[in-house]
Amino acid sequence: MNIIQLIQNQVADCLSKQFDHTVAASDILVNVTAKNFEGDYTVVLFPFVKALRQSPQALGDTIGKALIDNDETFVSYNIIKGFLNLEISAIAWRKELAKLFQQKESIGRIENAGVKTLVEFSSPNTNKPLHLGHIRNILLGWSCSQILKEVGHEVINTQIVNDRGIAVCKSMMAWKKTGNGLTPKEAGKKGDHFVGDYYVAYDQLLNKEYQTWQTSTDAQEVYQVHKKEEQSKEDFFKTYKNRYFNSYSTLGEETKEMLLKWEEGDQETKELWKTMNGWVYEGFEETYKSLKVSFDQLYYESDTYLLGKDIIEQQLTKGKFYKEEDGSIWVDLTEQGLDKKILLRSDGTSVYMTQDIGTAKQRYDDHGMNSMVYVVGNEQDYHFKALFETLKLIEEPYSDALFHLSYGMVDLPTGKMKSREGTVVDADDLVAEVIAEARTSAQENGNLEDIEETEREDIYAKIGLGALKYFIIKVHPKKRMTFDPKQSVDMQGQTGPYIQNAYVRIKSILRKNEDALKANMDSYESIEDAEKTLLIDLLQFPSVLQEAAKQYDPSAIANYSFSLAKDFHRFYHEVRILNASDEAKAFRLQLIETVATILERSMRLLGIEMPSRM
RNA sequence: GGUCUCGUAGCUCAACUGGAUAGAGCAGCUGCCUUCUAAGCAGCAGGUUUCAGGUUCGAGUCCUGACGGGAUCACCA
Repeated sequence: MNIIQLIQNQVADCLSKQFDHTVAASDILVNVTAKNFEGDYTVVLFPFVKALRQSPQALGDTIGKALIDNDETFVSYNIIKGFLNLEISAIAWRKELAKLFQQKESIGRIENAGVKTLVEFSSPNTNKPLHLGHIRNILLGWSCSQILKEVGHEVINTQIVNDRGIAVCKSMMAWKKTGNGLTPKEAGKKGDHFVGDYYVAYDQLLNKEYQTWQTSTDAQEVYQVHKKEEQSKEDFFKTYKNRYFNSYSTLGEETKEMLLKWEEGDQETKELWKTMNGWVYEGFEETYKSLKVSFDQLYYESDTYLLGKDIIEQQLTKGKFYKEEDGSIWVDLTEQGLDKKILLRSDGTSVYMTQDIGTAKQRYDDHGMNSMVYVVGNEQDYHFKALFETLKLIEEPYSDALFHLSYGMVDLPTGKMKSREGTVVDADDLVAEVIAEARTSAQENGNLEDIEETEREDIYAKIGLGALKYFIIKVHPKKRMTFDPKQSVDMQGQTGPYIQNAYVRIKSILRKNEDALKANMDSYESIEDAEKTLLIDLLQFPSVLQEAAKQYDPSAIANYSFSLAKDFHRFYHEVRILNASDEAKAFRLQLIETVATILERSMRLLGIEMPSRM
């Protein structure tokens, strides 16, 4: 039982005994006392004032006295407006610290919640390298997965790899036409970038062809027929490109043929596809490695895009879905406040929805999970609403525990990232950049000169990645965020390195004092505010973790770690440790070691590693 | 236009299920390194929480309506 629960119980008990008023302990609001007020914890009295027809003062007095009489945890109280502020005794603080110190690694952790959760994230297309948007996705997914593990879920990290379709064929086509059999190795390029280059090359080929076509009589005719009034040629052809690709382009024609061939299982096409996707996967793997994330099982669209049809046919006969005259199959979600959604085209081929239903089922057959989290951008909010309702409708066993971790787009200070305008921030470049920045910074500080090269590089990476990851993960997922490259490599203030630095400072002290941890602190009476603040922070960790897990919100952990680090830095300046009295020293060493552990654990939940020095 | 979502300091972000005088960081200005790592600390300045109503002991938070940004409304994914 933690202090807050203790207070809740005592207050409930008192209300029941003194006023014959029954309240669930958990309904009693207990806060950390606001700054500028005397006390450590605060009971909010307003909710009971009316019901008991007592003045806040009288009510507070009754409760305050009862608490002090009953329990040595409380030493004094004061009442301001409807707030009962309680002061906690030194004995109680020491007990709390002893407990915290003893638990350290397991504070707030749940061993086995008996829940198996599958977390899907990253899920890239295989025609270009990962970019900043993927980084936000990956960090959210990874962190979410770590948090769920921490509260006792068995977690499986997965993706749905979008490895087929017209976009993938575009890269293949361009390579076929212009690649001359070149491989990434020969080109000295990372495989995903190599393939991405051909995706870009394809667009250039298409543009050239399009330009030429625009001068043809065909094109003139199209312009005359389809232009909107007063629309200039230039303007018209800008918007017509997609239709050109579908109806006139020979390159487009060829590419679509390739897609058909792929679907028919044409040997040569499949070979090329396998080879090029292989290059991409090698590249992705490297990026994931540099970001320190990993997956347990991948699902490939090429394997799953045909799944789901059977389920849909089956549910059709059960009457859950319905068939239009043209043969297409739909689900009616109007009762759920949504729309009608198509599940199978009239020609019997599948759509996105078909595949997702099939993949979900496949995953259930593979893993028997009871819940799933999809980390996907908020442009797909509607799709996931529809998917979840559909899965509920057909009574899939996991369907009441589905969550779309929907996150906002990442903007640059200059506006949206646009691949056409080349403003997309590449993931690998970004990682390299933040590490370089950390290196420069560290060299200026000159703290690591006595360490050997490989370890030093390891530390630079931890710091650089710490800065980048923290910058992104601190923002609440659902909020659209601005990514300023300058701010992302900042190492001062509310940043990853600031938190790492708190940890490093603690480690540095502990290295000099390991044996003193066992000393006795029982006679330590004069607990300082800075110490209390840290204890209060530490005691909050379990509820922060719970909340983060419940809301699928890593930013809650990020903000908590910062405030813990901040309170530590202040403590560090205000309080001496090495040359304190024996009992104070013992108390403080246990305190900071616990702080270090919680900092390390919190950051680990965000996918950020702690350096031992910096 | 319908639906969803966001709007907090010059900038980037906080604020637990509604709780006290809305907090941090960056940028700007002032101080603090013979003392446990200055990637740090302390201080100054910066706000009508987009606006208007409502609910109540109490609203940045909930409701209604404006205004502004974004997303989405395909037999695309």
